[in-house]
Amino acid sequence: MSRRTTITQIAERLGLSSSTISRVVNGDKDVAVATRSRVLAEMALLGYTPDPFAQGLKTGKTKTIQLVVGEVDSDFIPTIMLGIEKEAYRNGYRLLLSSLDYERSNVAKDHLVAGVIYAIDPVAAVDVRTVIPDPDTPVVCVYGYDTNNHYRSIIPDDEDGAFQATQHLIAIGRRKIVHIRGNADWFATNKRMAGYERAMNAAGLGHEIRVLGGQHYVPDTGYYAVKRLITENIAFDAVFSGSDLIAVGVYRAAQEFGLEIPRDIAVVGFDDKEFTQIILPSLATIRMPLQEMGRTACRTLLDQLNEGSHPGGQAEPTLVRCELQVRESAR
Amino acid sequence: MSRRTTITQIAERLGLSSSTISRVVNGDKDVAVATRSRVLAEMALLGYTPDPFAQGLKTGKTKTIQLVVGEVDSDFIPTIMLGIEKEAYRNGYRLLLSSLDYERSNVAKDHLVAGVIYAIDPVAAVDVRTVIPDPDTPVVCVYGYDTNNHYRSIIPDDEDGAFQATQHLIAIGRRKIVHIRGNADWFATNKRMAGYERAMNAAGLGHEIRVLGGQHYVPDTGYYAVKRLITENIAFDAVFSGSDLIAVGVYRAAQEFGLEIPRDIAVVGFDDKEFTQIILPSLATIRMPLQEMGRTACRTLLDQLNEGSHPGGQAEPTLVRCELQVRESAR
DNA sequence: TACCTTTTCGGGCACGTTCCCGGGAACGTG
DNA sequence: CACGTTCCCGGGAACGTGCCCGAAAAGGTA
Repeated sequence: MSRRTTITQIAERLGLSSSTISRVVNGDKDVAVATRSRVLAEMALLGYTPDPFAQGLKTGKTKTIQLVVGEVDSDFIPTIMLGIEKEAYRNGYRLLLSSLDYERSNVAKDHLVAGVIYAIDPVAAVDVRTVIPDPDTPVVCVYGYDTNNHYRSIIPDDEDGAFQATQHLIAIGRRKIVHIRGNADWFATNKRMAGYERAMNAAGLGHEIRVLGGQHYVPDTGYYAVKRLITENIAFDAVFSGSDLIAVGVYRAAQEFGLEIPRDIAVVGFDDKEFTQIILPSLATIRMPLQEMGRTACRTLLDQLNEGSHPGGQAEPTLVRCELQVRESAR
Repeated sequence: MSRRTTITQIAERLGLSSSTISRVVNGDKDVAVATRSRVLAEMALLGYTPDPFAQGLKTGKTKTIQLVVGEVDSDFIPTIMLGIEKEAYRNGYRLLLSSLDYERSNVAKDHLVAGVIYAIDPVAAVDVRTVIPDPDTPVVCVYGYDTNNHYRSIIPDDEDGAFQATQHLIAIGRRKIVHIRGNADWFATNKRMAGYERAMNAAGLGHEIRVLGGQHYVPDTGYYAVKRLITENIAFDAVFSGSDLIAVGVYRAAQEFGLEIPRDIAVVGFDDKEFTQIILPSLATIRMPLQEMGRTACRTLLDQLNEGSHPGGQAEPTLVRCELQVRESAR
């Protein structure tokens, strides 16, 4: 248990006082250039780094930000975390990881943190204020959002993504485009439908708007929607799926009824999951900029920390642009 | 910035000294039962939790364990993390997240931690000792392992998994089973091949052993291996793929050359990635118990912390059993 | 009662850092 | 030369906790 090098050790070796060392550590200007360089050299020599415990105890501040996730291995969370992590460490902040469950049970509340980032699935919409211990610690949500907009949140622009998807289908010559949506109690479902309708209307295809589904985001939802279209003899030449998983159901129904993708029906999904490039034909989809979302979430928090300004009051969620991935299923 | 309740506040309110409060916090026996309960009640009333900074500063110990990952969003890491996280918080430990890159650049080395868990991909085999700052902080590796077994590590039993896969193919009546392996510079590749050969020999099929591939763990490896078998007119009725991704290539080749899965060739993969249940036919595969691996890794570290005994010297990696997932491609 | 042992508790220092305050040297200005 | 101002630097207290040491109280025995 070799003791770490301390500020006083450096002071003694250089015949200075600990105050001076502290000043150069904190970048105070009240120190002569000559001594500063001497201290810096000695610090580098002994490999000194300030003890975060002593610092935290004295200042009441800390360079640790708490990252609360719903479930670490949930679909898109890890990539978001990657973005957060890069930005945090680039600015000298550490990351304390905890899950929502344990957070609710007060286990980790004892640790002093500079701020909190909530990276949670939008499904489990949560009133963040009930979980945060101190009402004025800066909080930023990403992917999921605070139900009453009390904190800043970074979420994907689902509406625009859906607009892009539909617009692309129109651009490749499709007209009878149906939308198969997921369950409506998830707010993104309605955003995506709105984007679809806006694109259809903008192209003068308002009369072709047709929305099916409304069940869970699983293949079956897509399968039964397509099956119904066929049995009811409704003509269609493209599907915009609320998710990649729903699109898988579309694939299965298409195969069963002898429809060829993309010749008979073009398909665009949403999420850009890994399997979209593995299934045949590869699935065109909408990619959420997950890593960038994490990055800006962390950036937003850091800004709040530096300014010390709590935004206060209501704050509209920041939307980040999604991007269409053109693949075989829609070209 | 409302100050947290401190040990001295409780002392004053109860007319005791801070030492007494400290004793009941740490569970010392040198305190009367009556006063102990009074203190505990007051602690619960004020919602007191000891300041980890003061504790860490004084004792040099901490209830934080550092979790170093290669890349957070790497294939199986998040699920492993989930297991680690559950076990850690269940025992009152916090998790400090950092990535290998930043660890190498010394950014996070300043924080005092009780121990370190390396959750890294086996691909990037790393000499952990070069990264650990203090030579006697307890370290446990999971999934990836320490190149010279200086630290304990928890890894999947690739050899047994491959044995199970091959054995299953034999059990459903296949005889001419080929193995398509990934790149050999990854040690698991050889383990899996060994398991395959052991199963073949055990069934008296040693003369049927045939190993192809040897390139990267991508679909193309599987595709070209099957293509070669067919063009060279070599008969086979089953494939054990080194990974699910390789199996995807087998699927593509099978489709191209009019082979039906599983009628003409049965296929078993390795990894149990999400898409195995999405592609048609669903892919039989070997599942690694990721969450449990994380759990036992954390458990192992905690044991070392409690015993205070550094295992020292060499330590064979702990193998955890993988499990066959029977699906349409092999039944 | 006198004396010893055990139980229970308080005083005070230390951990490494930050920060306020004050003192002295150096530098200018009249 | 005397003065004020700026520039550097040291002294010392404090943050909240753990722990050693000693003292007082309680209990027990002759």
